[in-house]
Amino acid sequence: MSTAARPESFTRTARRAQIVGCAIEVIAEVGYPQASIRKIADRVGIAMSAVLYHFGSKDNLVDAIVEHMYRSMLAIVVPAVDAESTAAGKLDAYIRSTIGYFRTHRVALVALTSTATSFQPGDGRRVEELGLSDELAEQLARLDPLAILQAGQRAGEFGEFPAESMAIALRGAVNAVVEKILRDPGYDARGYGEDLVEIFGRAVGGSR
Amino acid sequence: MSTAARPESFTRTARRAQIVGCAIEVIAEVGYPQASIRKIADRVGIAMSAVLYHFGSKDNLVDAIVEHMYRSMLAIVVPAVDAESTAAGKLDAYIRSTIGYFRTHRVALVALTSTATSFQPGDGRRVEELGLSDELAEQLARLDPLAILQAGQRAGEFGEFPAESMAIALRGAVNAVVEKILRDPGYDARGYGEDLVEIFGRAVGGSR
Amino acid sequence: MSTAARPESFTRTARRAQIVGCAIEVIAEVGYPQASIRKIADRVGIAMSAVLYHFGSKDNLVDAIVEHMYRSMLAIVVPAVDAESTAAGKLDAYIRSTIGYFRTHRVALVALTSTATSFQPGDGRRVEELGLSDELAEQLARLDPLAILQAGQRAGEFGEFPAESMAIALRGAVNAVVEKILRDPGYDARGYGEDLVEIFGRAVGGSR
Amino acid sequence: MSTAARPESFTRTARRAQIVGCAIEVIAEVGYPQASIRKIADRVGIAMSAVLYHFGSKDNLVDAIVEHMYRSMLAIVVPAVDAESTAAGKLDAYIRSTIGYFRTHRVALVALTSTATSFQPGDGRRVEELGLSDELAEQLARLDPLAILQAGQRAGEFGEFPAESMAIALRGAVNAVVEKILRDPGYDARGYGEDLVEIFGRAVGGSR
DNA sequence: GATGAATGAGTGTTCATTCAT
DNA sequence: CATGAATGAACACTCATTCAT
Repeated sequence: MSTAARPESFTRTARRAQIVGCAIEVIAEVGYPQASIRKIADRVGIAMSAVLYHFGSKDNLVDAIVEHMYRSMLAIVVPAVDAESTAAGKLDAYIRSTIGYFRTHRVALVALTSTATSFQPGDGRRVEELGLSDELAEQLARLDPLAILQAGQRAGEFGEFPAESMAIALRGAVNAVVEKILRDPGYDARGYGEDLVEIFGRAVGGSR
Repeated sequence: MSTAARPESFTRTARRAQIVGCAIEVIAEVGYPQASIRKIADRVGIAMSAVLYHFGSKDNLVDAIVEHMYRSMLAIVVPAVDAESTAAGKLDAYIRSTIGYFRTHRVALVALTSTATSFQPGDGRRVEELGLSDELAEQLARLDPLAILQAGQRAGEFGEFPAESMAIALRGAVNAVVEKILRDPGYDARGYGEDLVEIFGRAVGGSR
Repeated sequence: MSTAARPESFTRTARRAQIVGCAIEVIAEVGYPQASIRKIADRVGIAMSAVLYHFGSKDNLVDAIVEHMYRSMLAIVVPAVDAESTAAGKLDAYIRSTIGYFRTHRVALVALTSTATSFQPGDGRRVEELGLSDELAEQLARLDPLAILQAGQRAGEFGEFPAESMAIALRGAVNAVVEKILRDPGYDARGYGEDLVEIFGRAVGGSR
Repeated sequence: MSTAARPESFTRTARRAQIVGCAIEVIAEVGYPQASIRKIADRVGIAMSAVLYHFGSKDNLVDAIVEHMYRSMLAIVVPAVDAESTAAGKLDAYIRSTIGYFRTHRVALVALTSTATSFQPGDGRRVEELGLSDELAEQLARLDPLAILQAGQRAGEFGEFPAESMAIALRGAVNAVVEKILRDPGYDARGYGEDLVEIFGRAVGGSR
């Protein structure tokens, strides 16, 4: 009677996932401000009030969406970085896996971008704090390349450079591909990734 | 006859500029989706319908806003780049003046960011094409560092590297400071600019 | 057969009483219009649909609430009046016991007031007719002081006065304390009751 | 061009008055909770959004309604009371004019009753404080018979009695006629008023 | 005996736009 | 040159009710 996973939970979870998925699609297509609950419900094929039944409010739905997108990104990048043992390996893995995620998740990307810059929550919270449980926030910190750069410098693997600025530049350079991908779906993002590996591999100097 | 060539009286021009200025402020404060014509008109101190009298529609107002912001950026970056004669000088000038513009135009920056990602025009046009006369588009092309990089390579000033990828990475690294500035108004953007000059100066290799 | 005469199991009756009690609390706290079935169910700790399972509709629930409150009032006032043998005694008992009920049932009072003036049943019935079985209506008639006044006049206990108007005035004066109690929980309602006994004792004139 | 009464003001004021009037009718008919802005607008014959254009929110509309009703009551009762010079005269005038107002303003009465007990404003304000400018609140204080009773006692016109309780009882007795009127439109409220004049005339004792 | 899922009607409110003046 | 009035469409959200389980 009280097994860990109650059967009711499945229906609930599936519907929520379905709604989140459709919401991401709709946001990607028409932009967050135009992505009304009604349009999202229409895409799922249920009544608008059913969406609110499951999430209570649009803010909560956005929470779920943001969490979903962060988790899907984490699921790709973190294992890739962890699989490497050297700082240089981790750096390359960070660049390749992040851009890989961007390549394979165009829709989610558009949605996240639009949501992040348009969303204004009812309470005073920032977008970055939405739907971020402590556990999730902790994992997200691992996506910051600054840690990798500093570890590489401490280990003597990398040369000398302003680590913080380098991290910001790196993130900017990596994220810049999003805009390119969105504008030109045929863009060779993988090639850009390899170029970045080369460029930043040299910039951090180091072993060789 | 009277529509095509309007006398462009002084009052008219002044009012339009005043409205655009207030609109930028309002968008920066509450975000584009919440920036209604009424709020903008309230800030100017005129009736809501007066705004539409001057611009015809909200889309046209957005056109004017985007154009205004691009022009103000051009007015700073283009002369700075043109003042230099070498490719290396132009590259440094591009980085420093762009980041300089970001530092001194926080409000416009917030507004542009919010507008760009939230705005969905009535017709099918993209945001990037809004309010861009041919003459303006031509000038904007000069903001792309790709031209500088290629010129430097042709002149033998720079070494060998994938110019297109380098340009994208550079733009991404430069633009990354916006996010930083917006989140932390006290951030040392100028220092970051100098770091970028160093990092990318090395990356393009060359003269040294 | 099974609808008309339900077994009225203990569980059933207890649950209904529990729901009515919670509904009264919720109505008193947030007002009838804001007292949704969901909020009532939340307070009981059961599902919203369980409330409807027990009462069929919100109108029926209101029926039960009104009946409950009338019965609790009858249980106090009727015995007190019946315990007196003279008209003067009954009059005093009516005043004192009614105000006594008001003093000790503030929450029920707020709820009844809010419900009575806000509720608009689906069918055309008036609020006063809700949940009033014939048997209950008959008993409620005994709460009208008019009968006491007329009996007193017939018995020569009271002097001459327009009995109907005096009854209305008396009910109004007694009920007026509700407003006072609700606004100022510390109000000395008992003292007001004694003053009323004095005032109306004189007004009906009579024996002395 | 700048005469005291601008012509625009007239249209505005007339529309607002029209809306308030219709709102009172609708509230009286279906009760405050069911009196939606849409129903009110339908009765006026304008779009729902036009109501909000004039009042901004439902709360503001309620403000205007309550103020309107209080003012119409003041306009009748205050002059009547002021016209008398003795406390006894003022007391009689208070009773007669208040009941007179009730007789001639049945609809407004139902509306006020329903609104007062159902309305829960967005902010924390009480119903009694809605739409009450200081000036209005000051005038409303003059509707409390307590002042008349106390003045009469000080002047030696009235005998001895608990003035506060007598005032509450008097208000209750006067207000009780509302319920009677609403239930039975043919009820002789004027006769009830005369009875009250007699009953309370004796109760305050005094001169004769 | 009770529940979770879902619904459709209805709520107050915001908005860009039109139009007579 | 500018305004106030008005509108209709859209929005997020609440609610009592239904129904299969």
